Amino acid sequence: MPRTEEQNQHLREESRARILETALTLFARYGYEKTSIRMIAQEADIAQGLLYNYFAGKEQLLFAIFEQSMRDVRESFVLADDASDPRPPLERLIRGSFAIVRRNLTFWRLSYGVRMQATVITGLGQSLHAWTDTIRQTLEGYFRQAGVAQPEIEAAILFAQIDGIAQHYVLDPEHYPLAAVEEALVARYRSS
Amino acid sequence: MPRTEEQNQHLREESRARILETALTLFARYGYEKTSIRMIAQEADIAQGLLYNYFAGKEQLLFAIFEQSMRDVRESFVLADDASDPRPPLERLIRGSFAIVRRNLTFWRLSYGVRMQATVITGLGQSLHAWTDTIRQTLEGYFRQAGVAQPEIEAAILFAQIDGIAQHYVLDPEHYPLAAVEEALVARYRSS
Amino acid sequence: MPRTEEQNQHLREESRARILETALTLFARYGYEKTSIRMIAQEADIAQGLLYNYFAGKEQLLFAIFEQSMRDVRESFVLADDASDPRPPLERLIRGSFAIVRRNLTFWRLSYGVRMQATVITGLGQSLHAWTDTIRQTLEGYFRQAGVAQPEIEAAILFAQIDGIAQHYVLDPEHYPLAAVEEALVARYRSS
Amino acid sequence: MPRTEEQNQHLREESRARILETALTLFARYGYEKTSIRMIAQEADIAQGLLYNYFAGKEQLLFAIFEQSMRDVRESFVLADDASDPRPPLERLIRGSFAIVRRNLTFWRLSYGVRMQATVITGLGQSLHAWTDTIRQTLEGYFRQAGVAQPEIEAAILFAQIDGIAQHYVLDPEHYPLAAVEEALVARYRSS
DNA sequence: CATGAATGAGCCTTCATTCAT
DNA sequence: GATGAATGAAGGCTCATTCAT
Repeated sequence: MPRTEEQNQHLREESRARILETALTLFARYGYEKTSIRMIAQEADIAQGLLYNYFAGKEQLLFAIFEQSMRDVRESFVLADDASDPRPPLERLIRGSFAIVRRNLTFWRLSYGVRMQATVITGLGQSLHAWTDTIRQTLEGYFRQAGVAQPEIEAAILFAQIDGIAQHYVLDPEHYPLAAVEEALVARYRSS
Repeated sequence: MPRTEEQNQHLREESRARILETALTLFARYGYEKTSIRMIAQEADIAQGLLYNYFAGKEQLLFAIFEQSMRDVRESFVLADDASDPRPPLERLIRGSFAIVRRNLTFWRLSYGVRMQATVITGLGQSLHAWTDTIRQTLEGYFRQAGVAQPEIEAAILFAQIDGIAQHYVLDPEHYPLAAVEEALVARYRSS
Repeated sequence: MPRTEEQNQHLREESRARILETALTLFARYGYEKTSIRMIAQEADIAQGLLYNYFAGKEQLLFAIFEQSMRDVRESFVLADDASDPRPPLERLIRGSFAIVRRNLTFWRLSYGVRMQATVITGLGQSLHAWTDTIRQTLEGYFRQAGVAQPEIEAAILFAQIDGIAQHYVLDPEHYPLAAVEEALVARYRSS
Repeated sequence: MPRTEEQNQHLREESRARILETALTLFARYGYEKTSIRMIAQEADIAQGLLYNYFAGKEQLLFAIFEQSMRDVRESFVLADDASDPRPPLERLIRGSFAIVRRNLTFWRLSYGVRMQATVITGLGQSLHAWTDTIRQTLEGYFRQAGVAQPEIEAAILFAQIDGIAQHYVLDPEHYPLAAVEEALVARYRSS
């Protein structure tokens, strides 16, 4: 007897999710180019051909990973942000950012590894730009509200600061003193 | 009669330089993996085989680019540093960093594009680590002299700050307000 | 629906066998080094890449040919030997050897063409040595039983004799008087 | 002042001889295909291009080696043969053959390594055939004089015997009991 | 005569993708 | 939806050969 529509849907979701997760792991570990479809299929325990039922190609798979992770991050931000947290918003944002990086280390490693590649810039430029712009604008809003002289520049600086720290952390998570850096950064922005 | 030693040396230097330059450009534009030896040879207007008279392989070519560029950067730093500049050392260092990035935009794009790749980490990890460590320690020295509480953490923060800004700038040099950001950053560290 | 396991196995065996056979023919005709993967694929009417689904590389392909042919030869020997043949064992062995060479002319041409190549000596040295040693020891056993003075030397001589004849025959099968040579050799060893 | 014609001639001979010798050594050690022109030039301490002043190409170099070695062997034979040696001619021939193999181990290794290659058969077939035929006919002459029934077949057998032994010896000169085999073979043919 | 930089065809191999079932 | 055998373009690299000097 054939599966119900619902069951099929469920199977699809499951397979898709497994492929995405496996690909993320391998992309992050070996790099996008060095990871072959065969490796992904093997690790995900599916046939190579099946992958193409879910994604149009290797590149689309990468984009799908980004889209999903970007959605996750956005959700994390929302959750972290509108909590009735008594701490000042900038502090919440800084701490939230690092929490996200800590939690999604794998994705961030992949992200920093490919975000300068032409492929990614061509294929994801739009969404990526929109994404970072949102963040920058959020920051700018804070600074504007706080009456800072050059809110745009201040936002650029803080954004770069967070990004730079995140990247150094991702490069060597074992030794990077993220906690201390986070405290120092928060302290600096609290005083201002 | 064979060419003189001098003529040969000239030919060799010319070819080597042309290959290095072309490769840097293409690696930076398309990424290391997406750039094929064929592309480089075509763009440099030489035969594919010639490349292997100068570099043992694609990877060695990449490393040679790094070595040369790192040497350039070091020289720039030295030149920028021991000038009898009346400005405070931290300011000189910050301004010097951005000047170098501005001048070697292409190399930095390549560098940020590959520094998370296994190839690079394996093959250049040592020199790269030594390089960044020198910078970090220089910064730490400044802060220590200035009597800052946590010089190590402060150094990490400033380093990440510069690195983050440089990277955002490299991602979109046309629109990034590097000048203003630089001023703001300098101002912040001058006051401290 | 995917192919059944049986269908797949059939496909695989067919392809593998076709590659092996084609490669043997071409290796024997043009030599191992002069035969390219392209040639094999073309002659076997398959895509180049397929070959690598069955053999790890060109060298492994050569080894696989040897393994299969050596197995064939061993089987031939066993079949030829334990027959209730009234003829003396040495005669049976001599005749059997030439029968095998006649039957597997192509393989022997390949074998004589590559057995001095480093690749083969490195990769097959063990099995090859074991193989020839078995033959030599079999011969030695015969001579020892027959009470010959220097069984070891006699075995070496007969082995070289058979090998030399086979090789001359393989070099020019059309004209070499193998039948007459075989009779003369048998006659000589019968009398002794 | 320009070199005299004679000096030039001398230099040419010297260079040519060095190339031939180096090539023989390397061809024998690594095989014809695996030995590159570059290796030969390097080992002979000359420029790659120079080789083409003496030989039309790699194949012609191989052929030249064969021709020279074949000439050497012929001379050795003549020297060995017309000595006023009291031993019977067949014995002298057998001993002479092995002496030549022992003395020119390198050439024989090369020879046995390439004599089945299409290239060699095509390019040297004529001379090679003529060469071996001479040997065979010499042998046949001995047997005919001795009143043997089938001199042609006997010659083929002895030729194959010597060739087979030589080849086994060349394959493993350290361990092969050539001396004992030689004695046994001589003894066998002396009695007859 | 001699040099060695330069050429470019060809090699083995990998891998994203297709397709018959 | 799922399988995996098959495809073929493209990759990095080698090497015999040419040629300007």
